[in-house]
Amino acid sequence: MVGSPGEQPAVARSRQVGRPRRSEQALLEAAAAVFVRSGVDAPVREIAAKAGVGTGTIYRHFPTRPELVVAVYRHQVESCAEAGPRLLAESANPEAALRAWVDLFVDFLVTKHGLAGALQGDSAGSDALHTYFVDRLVPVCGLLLGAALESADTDPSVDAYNVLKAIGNLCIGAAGDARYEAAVLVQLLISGVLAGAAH
Amino acid sequence: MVGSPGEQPAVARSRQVGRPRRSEQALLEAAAAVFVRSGVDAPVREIAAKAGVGTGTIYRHFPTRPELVVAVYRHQVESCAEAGPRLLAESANPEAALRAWVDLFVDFLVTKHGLAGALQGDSAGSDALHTYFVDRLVPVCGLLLGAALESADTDPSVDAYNVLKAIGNLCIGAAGDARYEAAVLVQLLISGVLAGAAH
DNA sequence: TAACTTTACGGAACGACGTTCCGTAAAGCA
DNA sequence: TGCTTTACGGAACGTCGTTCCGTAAAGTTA
Repeated sequence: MVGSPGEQPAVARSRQVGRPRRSEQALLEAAAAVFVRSGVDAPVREIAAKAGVGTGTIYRHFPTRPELVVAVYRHQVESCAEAGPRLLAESANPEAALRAWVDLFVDFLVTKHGLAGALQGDSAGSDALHTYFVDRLVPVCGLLLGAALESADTDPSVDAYNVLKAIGNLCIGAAGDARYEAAVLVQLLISGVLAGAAH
Repeated sequence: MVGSPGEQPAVARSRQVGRPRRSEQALLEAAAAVFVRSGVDAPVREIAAKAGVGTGTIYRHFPTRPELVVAVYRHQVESCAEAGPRLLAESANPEAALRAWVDLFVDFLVTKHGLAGALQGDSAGSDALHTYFVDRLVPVCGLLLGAALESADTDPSVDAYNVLKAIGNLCIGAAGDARYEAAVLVQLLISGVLAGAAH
């Protein structure tokens, strides 16, 4: 290498030697399976065991636990985000679109045990999960919310970030508490938001 | 004692020998101070250190961490509970009473960093914190909610348990996120509940 | 006062967690 | 056939809640 003409930049040369990387896809599938069985808070060791892999391998692909969670649910978050504009176009009115989208989001959060709780992000500001959800979904929520508010001729009392975080919070602990009806409460919150009356 | 006439039941004889118990009050004050500085999630070791005590002593008085938290905030929960009927009597109308009480509760939860989050109770059904809050505050919430609904001539769409838990959830992560306005969101939820329209 | 008993004490120890680290062996290159 | 590079598994680390245990202080009895 020393004697060769240095055409190719050193940075482009990577992953040429050594074992092939275990496909991230296999890890993600194992993680998804464990999340279904044991919830999103399942230990990393359990995921590693399910994938037939050491914990180090998990961390080499996903440097931190939240990043693994993000990766597992990225597709579903994406499709939830994409559903927003579509619902707005297809629905009878903006409010119906907003309510349908919110139902979609709630169902997603409640189905994945513990996901809503994991959204908070620890004290540090660098929680990948929280950041990703906010970045991807706040604009969608804002689109639908803005349309619904305009259609209702109501001044906004809170912004899309607040609404999204509120929905996430309302879904915490919904699975595993049969008396708690997250979906209804979220719709009631939307009613309040569209009424524009914080009092 | 063996030769004495056995008037007093054996069960009444306790705490006669040995060191005096460290006053629980001192432990509670140390815990409260640490909770203010480091949040409700502060490690038990930190509380023990602040109280100048071993961790064992903490656990002898409060068998589990949530029970310590309950003990620390019992007074404030109590006064929040007592405020309910008083507000109902003093306010111009039931809705105003409900909204004032809810503000009280929200302020309480948001002020104590992490308390709202701790309310969830882990997967096991035996979380002292959750149980205590529910037992003490659901009836109060029910009283105010019932009066407000009746006054608004609205059919209830959710029960007091749902409303209380929803409020608790909405307050999660409120401290430490300046953009998130828990109090406003809670009032909007109340608006939706009193409107009786889950859609 | 001098044993003896009872009890709360402090802090080491345990198990579970997220995360980091390192010796090893497989895969490509010469 | 060796050498280099790399991902690998899993031991090790630091932190948490909780449990355990040897010790010493306080009360009781002689």
